[in-house]
Amino acid sequence: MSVNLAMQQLTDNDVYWWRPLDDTEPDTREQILFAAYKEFHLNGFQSASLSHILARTGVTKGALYHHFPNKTALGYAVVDEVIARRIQLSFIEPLEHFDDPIEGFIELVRGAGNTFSMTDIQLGCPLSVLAQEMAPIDEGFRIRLTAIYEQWHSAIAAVLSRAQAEGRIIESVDTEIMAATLMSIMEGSLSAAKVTQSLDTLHACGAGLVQVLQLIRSPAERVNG
Amino acid sequence: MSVNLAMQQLTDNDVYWWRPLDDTEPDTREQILFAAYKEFHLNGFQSASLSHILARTGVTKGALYHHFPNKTALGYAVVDEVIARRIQLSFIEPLEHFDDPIEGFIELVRGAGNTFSMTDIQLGCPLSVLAQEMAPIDEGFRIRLTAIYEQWHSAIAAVLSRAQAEGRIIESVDTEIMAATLMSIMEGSLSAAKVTQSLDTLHACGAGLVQVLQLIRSPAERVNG
DNA sequence: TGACATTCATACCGGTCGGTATGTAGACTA
DNA sequence: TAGTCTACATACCGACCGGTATGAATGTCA
Repeated sequence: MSVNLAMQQLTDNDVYWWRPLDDTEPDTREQILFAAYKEFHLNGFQSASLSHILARTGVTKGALYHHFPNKTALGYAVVDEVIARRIQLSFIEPLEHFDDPIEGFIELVRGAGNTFSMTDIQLGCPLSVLAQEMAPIDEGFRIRLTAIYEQWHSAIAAVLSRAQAEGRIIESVDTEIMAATLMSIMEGSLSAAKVTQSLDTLHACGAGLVQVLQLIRSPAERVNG
Repeated sequence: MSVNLAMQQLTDNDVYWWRPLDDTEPDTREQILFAAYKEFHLNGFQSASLSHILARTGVTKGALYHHFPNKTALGYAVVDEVIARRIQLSFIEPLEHFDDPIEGFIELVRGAGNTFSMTDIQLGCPLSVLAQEMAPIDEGFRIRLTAIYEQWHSAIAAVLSRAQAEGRIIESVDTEIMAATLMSIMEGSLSAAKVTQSLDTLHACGAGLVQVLQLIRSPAERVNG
């Protein structure tokens, strides 16, 4: 396979999803975990190669199998300890600090449009990559990934409900359903941009998301379009 | 890997995406093509095994390599001759027969909610499966899959533009962007349902799509909510 | 009837995979 | 100091992968 991406010799700071969350010195186990996370993100779980992970870290196979019983367990650990944590920190917790959820969402979308590089778009969301590949074929992955999605969904629904109670969102909107729809748009937008490999696609999809948000706004709130 | 899906011994009629489009007798090449299509859909391209394809069809390796120079060429042929054709027939052409595009879309969404089985949801859209996996790492796949997406997008945009010209959709909607948004919702909905493996998720997402469609409708048209 | 191309069938190859068995250096403990 | 446990390192294994070399039918046409 002519691997476009892996040829680029990416560093962690080139990729939004790979930026370190803290600057503590990682021990061997965490080195393996993070390298595996990147390998799974690049190649998916099944096509990921343990040899690549070892080569990238300089860690040996003995060390890997000392810390993880097999490849699947390594995959589970990546979901539990890397992906879940990053989603929580970067996408769920910020929701709770919104004053006006609509404005907050719009800011978040605009922010994503600016921070994502071409490489980020090519790679796509690591949660989505693993979910689409592994959910249908491995129950252990599925329950873990579903749990993350549901946390995210209920956080968005809660924010929307609060906004609706404050009269910022029109009454006819079902907040549970709208939360699912907003997530679908975000996921679908990233997927579309990944295929076309264009920032324009992402911006267009972002504009569409903003438009939907404007549409569910209460008329009294629609001061600035 | 504990493969939930492949254990079920699926027949072509169990899966929406695998239903034969015509009842002509397939020659060897078409047998290989269709078996490969199903294998790629189940396992993705990279994890797909030529041996599985051969075992499923009873065709031998000599036959396969007589008709296709290598695995990648087989993948391209599946996209060009199977996937593109099915998307065209099942999702693009019906758009043009809509009298009222909004009503048509709602019908289409409701129809999808009814025709898809659990197995269909677990498998996900074959176009999406290949696109998400292969677009970032193989240019040949990317241009083919992008072409399909763009045909689909422009078909939806055309329908929306027509509807807007007829006064059925509010003026503030940008039809190109809204077409991308509708596709994102559909793609995102199928992805979400694939992860959670629940028909409820799909129905909720479908309801959200209907809600968005109602929102972009001209006030004069909103007779039945 | 003979020459040639098409359409497969069979056997085999090197490479990579996930996984395992065994050894060892250093820290800790009795 | 001897024993024990942790944290690796090295070497090796069988299975499976995509791909190839070769040959055997079968049809086509001069």
